[in-house]
Amino acid sequence: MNGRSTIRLLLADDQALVRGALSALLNLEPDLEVVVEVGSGDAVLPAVLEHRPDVALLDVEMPGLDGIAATAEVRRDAPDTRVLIVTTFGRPGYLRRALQAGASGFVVKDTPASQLADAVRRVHAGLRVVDPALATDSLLAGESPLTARETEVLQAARDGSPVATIAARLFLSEGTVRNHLSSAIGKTGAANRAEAVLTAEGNGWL
Amino acid sequence: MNGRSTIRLLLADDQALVRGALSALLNLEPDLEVVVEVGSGDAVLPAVLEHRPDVALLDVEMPGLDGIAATAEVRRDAPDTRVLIVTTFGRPGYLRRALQAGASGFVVKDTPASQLADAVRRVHAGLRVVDPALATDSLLAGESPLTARETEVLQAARDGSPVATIAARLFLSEGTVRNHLSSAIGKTGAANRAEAVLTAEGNGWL
DNA sequence: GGTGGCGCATGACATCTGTCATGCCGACGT
DNA sequence: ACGTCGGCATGACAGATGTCATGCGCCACC
Repeated sequence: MNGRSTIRLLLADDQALVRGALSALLNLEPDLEVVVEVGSGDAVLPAVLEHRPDVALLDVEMPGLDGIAATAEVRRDAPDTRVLIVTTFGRPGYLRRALQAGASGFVVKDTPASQLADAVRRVHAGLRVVDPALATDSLLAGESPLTARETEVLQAARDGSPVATIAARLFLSEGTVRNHLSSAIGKTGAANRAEAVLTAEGNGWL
Repeated sequence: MNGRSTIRLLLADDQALVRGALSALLNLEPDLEVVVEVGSGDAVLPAVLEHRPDVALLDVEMPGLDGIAATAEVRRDAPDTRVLIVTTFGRPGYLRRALQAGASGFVVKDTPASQLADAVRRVHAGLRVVDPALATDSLLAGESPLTARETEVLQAARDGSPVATIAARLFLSEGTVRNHLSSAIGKTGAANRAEAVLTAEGNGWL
């Protein structure tokens, strides 16, 4: 690619301290070089286009675009840059959505630090890197059983808003909102609106 | 203290990747040295007693003991070790409780990486390090207005359990649980049980 | 061209939630 | 000793929530 055998990296994470620390960690490796750091999802694509890194390390939880959406953008406009997702939460749905968006790898933040550099090298070599434990979880949890509307309604219910507020926000009748919620509660196996939100979040369905 | 002018550090964070990365970052500084890393709150005190670091960097969110409780332990049994809290969430209540527990500093994870080493040095020199923006928030939000029971009941309501479940878990009558919840809802200015949980969490009252 | 899934809506019903008044008890402060 | 506050409880009430049956229109699939 560029400097013969050094792998050029983009690093995206909203927490400056973590970003700087990861940068320090990766720069210790002689064959790796962080060429650009960004702190929001919106900044990823422009930075990729400008610096053309070999591998982009993206956090999922970011302001603006999340890491998954940023992945899709990068794959579309800069297919030479491979994407490695690094995230706090090992939610099954995240993995599936990340891979569908075109990510080459998926690493959770409690894997040992020593393995990160290897993951980067493997991704750069064209291999897939996926946490094995997470992969089985992902298969077990499967795709979201929720329809688009149900997902939307559940999202609007996350902050504890009453039905009336949700209905107004989505321009639906209150009865319809209750129907969607009831259906979502049934599908998640919850007893409750709040529980349904929690299990859906835990599975990465929101 | 030990190696003349090098500051010896303990690093506690449950995410191995972040822990390793912070370690790399801090070890870049010639006057800092990470002598021990742990991944849970319970492991902090034994590690401190064994290695006697000058400064302990603790995350708040950890399995077992959280960073605040670990701080109190360290202050009690190893008063020579100063504590710097490093956390993801800038919740006002966290700051107050951390300082009450005897922490010398409090840094959120989206401060620039370059300032962390300085924070460590200042703490080691006996100074206090506090995010100024967070300090004002903390004053505004003040202490938790919730009574012990109300707090307990709200905690039990976090997962969306219905009143009956909460009552059974705390050995209370359903009516009493509803009273405590109603009171907590009033004090938090929420319209709702779920909202009350969210604002209480946001303020670090749980 | 029928069938099924989804979105939307309404109405009715049972249950859960939040509020309020009231009362009892123990702890604490004056 | 008295008042206040917190914890606990009960009962009653209004309003929010969850469930169900039913109906309509749309679209995709066979």
